[in-house]
Amino acid sequence: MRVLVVEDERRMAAALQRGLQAEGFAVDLAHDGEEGLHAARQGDYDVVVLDIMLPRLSGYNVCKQLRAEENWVPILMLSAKDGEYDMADGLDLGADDYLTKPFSYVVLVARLRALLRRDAGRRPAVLMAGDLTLDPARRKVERDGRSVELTPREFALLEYLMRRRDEVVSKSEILEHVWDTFDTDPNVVEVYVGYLRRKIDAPFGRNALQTVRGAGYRLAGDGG
Amino acid sequence: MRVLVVEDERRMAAALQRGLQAEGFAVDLAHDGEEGLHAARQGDYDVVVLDIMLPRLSGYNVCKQLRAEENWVPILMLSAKDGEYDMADGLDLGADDYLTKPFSYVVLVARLRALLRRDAGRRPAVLMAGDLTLDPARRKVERDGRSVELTPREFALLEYLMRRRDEVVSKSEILEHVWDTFDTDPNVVEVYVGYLRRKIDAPFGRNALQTVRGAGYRLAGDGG
DNA sequence: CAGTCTTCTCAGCGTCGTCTCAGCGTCTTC
DNA sequence: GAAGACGCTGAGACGACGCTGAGAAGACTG
Repeated sequence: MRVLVVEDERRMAAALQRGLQAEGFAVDLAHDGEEGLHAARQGDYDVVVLDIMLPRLSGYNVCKQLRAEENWVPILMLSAKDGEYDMADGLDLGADDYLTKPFSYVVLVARLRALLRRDAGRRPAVLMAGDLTLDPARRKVERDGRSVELTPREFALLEYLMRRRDEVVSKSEILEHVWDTFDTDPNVVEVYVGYLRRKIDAPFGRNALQTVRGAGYRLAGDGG
Repeated sequence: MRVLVVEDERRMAAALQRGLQAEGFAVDLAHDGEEGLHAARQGDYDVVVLDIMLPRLSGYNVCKQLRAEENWVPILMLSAKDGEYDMADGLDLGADDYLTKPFSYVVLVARLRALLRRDAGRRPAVLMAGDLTLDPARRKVERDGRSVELTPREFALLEYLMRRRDEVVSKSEILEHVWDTFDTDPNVVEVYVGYLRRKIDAPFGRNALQTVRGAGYRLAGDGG
């Protein structure tokens, strides 16, 4: 297992390197943001440990940049600050986990192993179907690079359909997962499918949200 | 997105429910370990939030039990204690993430979304008979790589025949399984077999759907 | 407290799917 | 070879299904 540690404090970096090597990891070091970004792009690491406070380029920006480049290597962020918004920001930027200093090796190693177990990374943060993308963390939907505004219910419906893309999903399944009821008039689903189509299909001349008469709806994986 | 929250402290549970519902999740509550285990087995939740300290059956054991039953629903564990060993133990038992109280909604929601990001990755097998394929989940039928459009009844009939391919299936069996009745005029089966043949056999010059006079029908495993 | 946004219900309408029926061909039996 | 059983098919009636616009009720905002 190859780990990249991006950390500017020499003593901290060296300690991490020693500790992780003792656990059987192969460890590379980078000492500022740009170096870290470069290394992460090159080497295929199984996981990256990324400090937030870095010279030249902050950990935030390294993470953001990597994700923008469709690089889904698992990232564990480290922060000196204990503010919760740091964490939330970090996770929203596409980090997979977050740890505040001071932390113990036991915890760090447990988290690293958990990240590695999760399926060796490469699980895109965003859901995609052709040129249609949905980012659950940021609550953003884009088509053709253009942002699309959705209400909460519309978003939840689209998210559910995209998670099961290419599958035919019945109205009762949709009611159960998106509305949390099962004895509601299924017409509400039809209405919301209509709303979605007017926002994500019609303006683009596409047909991603397909009706399968008598069975339900299917979100075409190729975007229709 | 359906969430099961297993938490015994009433006020905490109610607060979580309100908070998560505000984020658009559908929330069910369980108030002790056994109830939680039961609920997790029944309902198909997208993620489970599991307190460790629970009456009757600890969160540890609920998690352990579920994993032993090959139930891989994503689990986020909550603990009042801040001990590092709790976390390592929890992750080793098969939990997917871990949070210590007190925590903020922002963090909890971010973690939940991170968990949901991973693919649920389930895929029931496609049924095959020669070059004829039927995918129950996607509700797609293909022959020779060309897609074939079927109505719900036609689809159900073909699916039933393909599940029993090479067997001779009587009309009364078909009525019972596809129409869910047994005192209907069997002619309707003949009519629908005719419809199917026009869609999956005739255009391809094949003969997969064979009549066994006096006995029923057989779907040839080699596609006819 | 007015204005906006969101959710949901309802009724109308066009379309599609289902099923019945009657006629006809074919196979089996005597 | 005649008669009846069996299976296939086209036509058409009927109902179910899905879509939509209008609008009411509630939540949120300034």
